[in-house]
Amino acid sequence: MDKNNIFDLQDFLPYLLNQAADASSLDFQTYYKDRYGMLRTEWRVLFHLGRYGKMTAKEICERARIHKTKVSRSVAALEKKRFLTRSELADDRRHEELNLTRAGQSAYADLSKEAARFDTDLVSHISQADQDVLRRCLRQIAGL
Amino acid sequence: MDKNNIFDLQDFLPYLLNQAADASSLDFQTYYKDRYGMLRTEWRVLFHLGRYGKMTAKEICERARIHKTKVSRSVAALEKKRFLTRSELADDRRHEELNLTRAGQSAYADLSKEAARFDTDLVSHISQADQDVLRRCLRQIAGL
DNA sequence: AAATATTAGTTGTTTATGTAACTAACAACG
DNA sequence: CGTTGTTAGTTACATAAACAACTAATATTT
Repeated sequence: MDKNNIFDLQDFLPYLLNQAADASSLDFQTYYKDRYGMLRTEWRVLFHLGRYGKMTAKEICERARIHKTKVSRSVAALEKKRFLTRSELADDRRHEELNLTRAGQSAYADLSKEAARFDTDLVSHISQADQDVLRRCLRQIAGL
Repeated sequence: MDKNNIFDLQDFLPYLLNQAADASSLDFQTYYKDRYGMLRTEWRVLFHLGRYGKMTAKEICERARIHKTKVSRSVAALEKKRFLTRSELADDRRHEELNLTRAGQSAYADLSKEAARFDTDLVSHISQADQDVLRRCLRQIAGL
């Protein structure tokens, strides 16, 4: 917002954030889509299971802040790709524990390696100090 | 990415950016949706016309980096709401100049005021220095 | 000028998302 | 117990987005 009180779109944080999010996601999105036929939510679910170990759909919803219908569909898709298996818990048959298969683990390993590479590229023109500020601000705004 | 080379999702910039973008857009989205029945692209198109004056759909596509089909449908929706009018240019009848109506200008004025308010709230817990770094980094990543 | 290529914008079709309604399993309360 | 409430997850329907194919106008080529 400049001195004359004219608000500029490029100063509007949600706009900037969305543009940056879109731009930063593009290449990686292409990677997991072309290579594994995965959608964004599927990649996130896979990531959570690979990184944090077996868990239920509910836990993924909470940790990743994804709506349960999206998780449900992603789990179904990942199961169809044979990247994970489900097993009902004996003590409460409403829950089902999700586990990555060998293939799922291998996809996770590949994708997280790629993700790290993309991440490095993204910030390669930004000083370490600025990166720290950036991530801190983003976490604050995201409420993480 | 920690010392053991285990990549964490919360360090992945595209993830952080998307989470922050979603979180930051939510309230404002509700505002223009409830108040004017507008979608995100419609708000952006309206904003461009209000802020930068009359232009063609093509110019909006380029400035806002929105695909022409989305712009086309948004323009149609805004026209239906009587927020803008179109007029073919005499020298090239493929172009049509888009102009906000009185009602469109008034919606723009209200929305940009609200946007400024939301923006202020968003960064209220972030120091001015950090805000500067944040916006600069975001522009860099967005390629703006 | 006729044929071809570009450009601005629209429409149609497929795919993904959001919301609400649903099922099945369990919990709590009378 | 049995009614009511809650929870995990799925399904159905409505809405929005992505992509390709299209129309109409102009530019370019021969």
